Amino acid sequence: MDDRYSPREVERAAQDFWKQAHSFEVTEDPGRPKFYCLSMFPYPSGRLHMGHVRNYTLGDVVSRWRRMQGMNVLQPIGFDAFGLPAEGAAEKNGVPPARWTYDNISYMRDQLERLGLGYDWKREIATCRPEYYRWEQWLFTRLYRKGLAYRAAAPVNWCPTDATVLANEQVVDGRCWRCDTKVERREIPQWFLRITAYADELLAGLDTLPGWPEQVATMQRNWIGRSEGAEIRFTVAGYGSLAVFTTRPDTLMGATYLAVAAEHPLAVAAAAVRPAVAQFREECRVMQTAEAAVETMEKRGVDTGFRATHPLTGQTLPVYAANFVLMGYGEGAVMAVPAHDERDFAFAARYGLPVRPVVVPMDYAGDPRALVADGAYTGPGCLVDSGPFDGLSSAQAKVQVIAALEAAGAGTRRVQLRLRDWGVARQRYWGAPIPIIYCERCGAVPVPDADLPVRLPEDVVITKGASALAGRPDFYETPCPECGGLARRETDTFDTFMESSWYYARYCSHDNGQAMLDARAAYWLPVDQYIGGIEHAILHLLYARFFNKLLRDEGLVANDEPFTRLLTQGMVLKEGSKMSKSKGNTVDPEGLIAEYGADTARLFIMFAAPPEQSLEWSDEAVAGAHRFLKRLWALGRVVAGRPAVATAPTDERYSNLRGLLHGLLEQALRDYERYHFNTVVAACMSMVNLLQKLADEPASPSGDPVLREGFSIVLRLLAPIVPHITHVLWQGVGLGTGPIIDAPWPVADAKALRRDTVTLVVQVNGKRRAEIVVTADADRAAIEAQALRDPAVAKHVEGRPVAKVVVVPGRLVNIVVT
RNA sequence: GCCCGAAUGGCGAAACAGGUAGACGCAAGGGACUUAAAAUCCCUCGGGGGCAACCCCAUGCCGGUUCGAGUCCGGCUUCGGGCACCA
Repeated sequence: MDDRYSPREVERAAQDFWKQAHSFEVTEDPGRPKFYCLSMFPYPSGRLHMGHVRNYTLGDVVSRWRRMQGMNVLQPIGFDAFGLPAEGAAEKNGVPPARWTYDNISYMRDQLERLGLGYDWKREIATCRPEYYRWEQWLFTRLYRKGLAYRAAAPVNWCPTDATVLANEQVVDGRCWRCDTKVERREIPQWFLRITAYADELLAGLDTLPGWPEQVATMQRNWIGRSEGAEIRFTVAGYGSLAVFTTRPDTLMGATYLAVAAEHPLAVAAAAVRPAVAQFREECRVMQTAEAAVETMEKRGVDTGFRATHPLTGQTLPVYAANFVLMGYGEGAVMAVPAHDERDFAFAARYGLPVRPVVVPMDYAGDPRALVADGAYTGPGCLVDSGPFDGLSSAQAKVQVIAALEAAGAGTRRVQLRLRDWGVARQRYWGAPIPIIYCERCGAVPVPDADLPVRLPEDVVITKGASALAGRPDFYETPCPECGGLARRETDTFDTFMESSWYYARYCSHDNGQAMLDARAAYWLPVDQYIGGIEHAILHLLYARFFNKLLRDEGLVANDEPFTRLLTQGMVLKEGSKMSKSKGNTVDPEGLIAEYGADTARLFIMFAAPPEQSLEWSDEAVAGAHRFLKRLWALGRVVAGRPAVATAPTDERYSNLRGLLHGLLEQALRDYERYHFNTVVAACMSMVNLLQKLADEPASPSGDPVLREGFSIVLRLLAPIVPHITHVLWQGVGLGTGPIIDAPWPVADAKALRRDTVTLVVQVNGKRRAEIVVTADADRAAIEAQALRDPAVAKHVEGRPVAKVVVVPGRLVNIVVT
């Protein structure tokens, strides 16, 4: 052991040891409890950022901790290698996306290794490799045959100048980011996966995941948005039947107009005879697909001239075409009840349409008109001005209105989802090819297993945003697998969420060239702990849960849910905002490791905040973390110089000190269980502070065993967090026969924790007035008496009558006086 | 616009299950060591009053529940995440 702590040498020594011993390569071992710890794999953007460092340190800490507890731990890593930035980089630099991606992967792999992360590198996955995506293609052909994959028209953002589809990210203020042209909405045929068929199961499954943060489950529930309501059919003169869906059939009597989407057949029919409607439809083409854009835009509409008949009153209602009604939701048509819906209210105010209140709060006695004078009343209540439904509650009215509609043959009860089927096709080059061949005679034919994978040509030069595949006859010209005639391959590629939806399973069977998954997956799955950013709370995590069910129904996995426990980490901020190149507030992990070493980076990141919270970067605090490691090293040198005697402390001072150490140990063990790693580090710092005082004293047969035991505990508690320095100190001090990664996890000694007396806080009317020391076995009466006897307490009680005394054992006494 | 979170000293935070608010660290100030600096070590450190013992105020804002609220409930404000083609 050197005098000075040299992170460079320490980290090289530890990493060499793990590599030579193949410490993190694992196989299935039915004799030990397994633990599969997974961090969300990175997109290979070029370099790691602090968010990655945080994510992967968290995963590594959990993995190493479970390993020291004796579990068979799998911790794999890979790269989510398909995606838009590769095409952007290619366009800019003229480098093929494949080359750019593979270069980035090798650079980032090296960075991950230098962080000391205990990965089983044998299992590394890059999703852009045909060995990986062939199984995605294979599964897709099966889903197609089952009817779970289908083709339908769906809107995309279209730039008329570049003649390409734009991602939402590429639309800035409604214009193309490249050429500033106003983006249009265009319907094109797309591939979909029928996730809505699994909606009920995805919803129910959330209740089986106690290891997930409640907020994530709530977000997913709201995203699926299962709601019960009614489908109502209105008769429209000169058009036919117009169906709408509503969650508020109780407000049917308050409907004053109907609204349809601009793309609705009724609006198309109206446009043929009414120039104003044609004009409006034309204006609606200039619209984005992003929900946030649609929801915040100005709500506009136009009278189609059609008139609908109210199914229960026979009243005539105008039918508008409106930009806030979307063809993709429900029926593409709504009944508007301005009195009880904010959006309908605003629209009615703008176009001078009547507002008819029909629901008032239960105990409301005033004029219903006054209730909705300034805005809609959206709560439930009691029906008024609703003919036969007057006096019913909203809940009762929903049932009775539906019954009335059914009797009239004009409607029915229905469940509606907010969730839409998953559009998995992208009009892009750098993605997994969709394994479908279009034949004029045979239609859409899935590529036979023997012809898989459909390889993506990697030798392309990207010029503009358009998919390079559509311009490659050598790719798309192919014989039809059914009839042998000339056919054309699908040139769209898969959404990259496809690859990230099943990678967790493939790590288990990474080298199987004959099957997607095998028996090894049954051993490791489900993932015991999944860790990643909160920004993935809905899309990625919902798609992965869906895919797991698809895999299960294909007989490939046995579990219903892929991730038993989920940890959503907060973002890494600097000066209060997210680190980003555009803000120029990034901190490169590389420089940090060069200056202080990986252990300092890991320690700072674990200490600065609990995992779920955002983490504020601080260069000064990083230096502080480094100082702690230097102190730990110096302490280790003292311990190494003391004789390794194993006698129990006889002196009371030393047994008290040992009690304090075991108290901190108990706290640290509890905080590991809670994943409060910041307070684990705090407890370790306190232990080091105590041990340093002992180390400052001369060697003694009574103090040295406490010093040695305490240091051994601190090293093991810190080993998952700062694995390099603890590895070298463990060996240097000679604390065990094997490496620290295989050392037994420490346990608190109950004997050391036992106390003869306890300190209680005494409050008078909830204000802290004194502290008393009582024997550990003192009863309530004795505690009460002693508290009242205390002079500071007596002063505040002052002969006033004691109304009540609250005694919380081991904590406090509260004397309530009047 | 809709859904989900968060807010505690100069700063990052702690407070297990409603029970001493500010552990642990950073910064700052003072001191020791040194020819000097760096490094290291020691002391002070939420605000106000008091010589002191001690007292008052304080967990974004307004209310409520409770013997007792940073923690639970209702209403706001500000900031952040997501909104289906960024990953």
